[in-house]
Amino acid sequence: MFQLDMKSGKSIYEQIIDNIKELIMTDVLAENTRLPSVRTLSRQLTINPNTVQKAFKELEREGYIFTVSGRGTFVGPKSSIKADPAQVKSALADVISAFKQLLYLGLSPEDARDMSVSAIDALIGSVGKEKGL
Amino acid sequence: MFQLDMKSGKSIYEQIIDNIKELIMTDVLAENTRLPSVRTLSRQLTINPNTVQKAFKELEREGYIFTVSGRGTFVGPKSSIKADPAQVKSALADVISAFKQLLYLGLSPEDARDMSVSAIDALIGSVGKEKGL
Amino acid sequence: MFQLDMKSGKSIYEQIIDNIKELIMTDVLAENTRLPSVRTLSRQLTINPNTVQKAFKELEREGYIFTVSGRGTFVGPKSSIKADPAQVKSALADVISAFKQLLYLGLSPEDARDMSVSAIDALIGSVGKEKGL
Amino acid sequence: MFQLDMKSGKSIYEQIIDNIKELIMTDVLAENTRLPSVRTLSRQLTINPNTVQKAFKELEREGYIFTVSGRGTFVGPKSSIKADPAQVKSALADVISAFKQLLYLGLSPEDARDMSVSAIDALIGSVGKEKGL
DNA sequence: GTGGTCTAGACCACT
DNA sequence: GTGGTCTAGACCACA
Repeated sequence: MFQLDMKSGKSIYEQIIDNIKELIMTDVLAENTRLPSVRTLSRQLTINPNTVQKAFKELEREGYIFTVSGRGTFVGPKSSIKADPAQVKSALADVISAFKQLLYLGLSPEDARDMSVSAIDALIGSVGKEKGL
Repeated sequence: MFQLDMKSGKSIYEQIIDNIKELIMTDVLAENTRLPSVRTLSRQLTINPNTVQKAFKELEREGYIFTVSGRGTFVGPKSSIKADPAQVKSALADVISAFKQLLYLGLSPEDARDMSVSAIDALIGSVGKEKGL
Repeated sequence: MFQLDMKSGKSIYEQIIDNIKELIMTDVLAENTRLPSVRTLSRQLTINPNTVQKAFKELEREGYIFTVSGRGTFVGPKSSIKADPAQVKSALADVISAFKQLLYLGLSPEDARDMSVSAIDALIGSVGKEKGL
Repeated sequence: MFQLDMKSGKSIYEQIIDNIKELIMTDVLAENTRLPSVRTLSRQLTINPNTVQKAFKELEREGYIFTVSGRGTFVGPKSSIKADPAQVKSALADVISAFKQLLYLGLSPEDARDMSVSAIDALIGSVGKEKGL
């Protein structure tokens, strides 16, 4: 399904959430698709089941997936995703905060801007392609 | 000198680092300016001296400031800032990672892009103005 | 694992750094070996965990080890060691500075040179033997 | 007389001691030469007189200089320098310790040895020349 | 006064 | 259990 990067600094828990969000938002995992069980996924990633469980709980809370007791966990409708304005604000603040780091490293504002916009556009382009498949 | 935001998620020492980097990069703190002492700053921010110490050490490692034992801590020449290519790469990855969060919240790629670029341009504009004064 | 020398003049955390570097460079600690936890090592050496933490952080910054939060600290690949030319220059300056101290004590330059080279060769010989085993 | 390097990491106090020892051992300051007064030297170096005083006390304790009350401070006979075997041992240990740092940075033992011996020989050569003048 | 190091003990997120 | 951060208070060398 995906791979973890143990040395990335990000916690495993966040990596699972981000990876699954990405798979859902790019329609690789379509609505109502059944996700691997907590046990199966934890075995695949050779991590503790508790860690997977915690990530699934968070995804459910945010409306990305839903659970049917005894049947499994499924991808929810995109409409149910809770796009809290506060979360949008916070994510945008993170973009700016990361951008500032580029400036602090001594890059000119123009270089930093070009670099960032190019990277964003490359990302959007590739997502577009994936969706087209 | 600046204020801390206790609920920002960022750790205190990271906030100190970012704030001082910003003051240096915008020339509010000029080369050879003496920074407040570890004790003074910790009193102003009502935090523990060790926390300030940690931030100062990291800033010194990255070349923003230098220390003269028994005399104080001073703003270094901008040329000594260590702009490790790995750090640039990492900061750019953080921009992209934060941008992806916007997409995960359900925003269209176009909206997310516009929102981010606008915020970046607003930031660059304001920094430009500050330097111009 | 190793012993500390409380009267050596070197600070405790520097001794930890040097000892672990030595164990890694002589392959006593192989890549991916798990180091003792911060708490375990601090108990063994009867020092404060913060002091071990500080040493580990510095070793991580220099690329000798890497950390997986919640799992432990591990020996990194030797290729990731950051051999900053500035550090080489600084270490060489330290050799010369220590050598000058020998001259200041009244030794003839020839005696000081012989003494130093002999000690270096003895060191290289013993390291070679260890690696050969 | 000499210059201080505020950013060198070495304390001012040690720099004064090492500089004066060097001037004495290379016969730039001959026996019975009068040293600048504490006040004069502290003004020249723009540092606190206490710092110079402390350095002079240490030099006197090690037998490099002697004080005549009301007249000033003078270079002593080289024969009075206290070349404590313990100090020789300690200085040699510092040479080895600094040499090890070269190894820890990933240099081959041979490269590190060559580099160090060359630097030592260069130093001896230049000292020899100075003495010849 | 300054920064540098260390201890003792706490709380947190994550595995 | 693990590492990461923080507080409170101490002692040191140096200026």
